[in-house]
Amino acid sequence: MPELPEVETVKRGLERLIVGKTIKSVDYDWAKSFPNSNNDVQQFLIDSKITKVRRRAKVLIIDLDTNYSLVTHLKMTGQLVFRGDKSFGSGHPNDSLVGKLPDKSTRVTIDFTDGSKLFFNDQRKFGWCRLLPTDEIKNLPFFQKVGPEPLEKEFTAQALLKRLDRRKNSMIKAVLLDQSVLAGIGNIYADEALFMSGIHPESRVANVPKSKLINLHGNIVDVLQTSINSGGSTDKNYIDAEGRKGSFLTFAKVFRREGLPCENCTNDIVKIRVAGRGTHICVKCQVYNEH
DNA sequence: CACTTGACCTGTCCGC
DNA sequence: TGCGGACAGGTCAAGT
Repeated sequence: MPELPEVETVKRGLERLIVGKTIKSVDYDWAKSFPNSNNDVQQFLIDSKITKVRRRAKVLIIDLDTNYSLVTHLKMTGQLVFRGDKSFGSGHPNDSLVGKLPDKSTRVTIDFTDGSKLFFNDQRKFGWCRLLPTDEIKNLPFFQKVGPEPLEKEFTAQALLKRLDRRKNSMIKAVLLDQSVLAGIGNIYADEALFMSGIHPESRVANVPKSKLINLHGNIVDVLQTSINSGGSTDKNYIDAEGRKGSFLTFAKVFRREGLPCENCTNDIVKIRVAGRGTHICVKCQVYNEH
């Protein structure tokens, strides 16, 4: 579920909602979701104060004043939902996908000293949340290899071309999904950016004209920014820190639009399978580049 | 090494 | 209605 725009939306919400709060207790029911020792939890989490919320790629980092951090990945179905003491237990915002919390999918509950709570829910249990020394985060294998942030200014068209060059024999969609090439793109925004650029997802990188790759760079930045502006994409599970859905999919041109007419040419959007993932394309507008 | 495929889980939807 | 199978937005490990 959550790709860069969704995690960024959650991050901005939590930044407003939990920075400065003190953790009173934590409750977790599934070892894989929160694989820390009780000793570490007691020593570095309980009674700690939240100093900062950050995002890198699709990973959300909550820094504590103990020089430890809660590092979380929402994977496919994870949610981080905040409830103030007034809303807790008494329902939810009008457009929320979740009701009373904790619910069946709640894996971790954090109680703050002011009575508010943060819930980590994850239906499919792929996600995780772990307590780590803040300065060790950068040593995690994922952070060692992860590529540039597409919304930072060092992500130029030249930078993208250079990173794509290492993977010139792969299908372009597989490369966009590879977090070591570029951080934060997932299935939704790969499909959208390739459609916007007129590139067939099965094209090998080496066969796509340079001019199209330069367009692709701009379209990646545009689609991610547009999605952040609409609070991300809610397909099935995604909600932000206050339980709200995102509205980007109302602007999507191909994702989940199979059988509907392409807005450019009126041909039906079709769904195929690329790199093991459901992939949405317009076969007329997206050229399969082969020299 | 570059690249692709299967595994991790639960829930839902679709066809018989 | 019931049941089996395919599929779902991400990442690793293990395979070719």
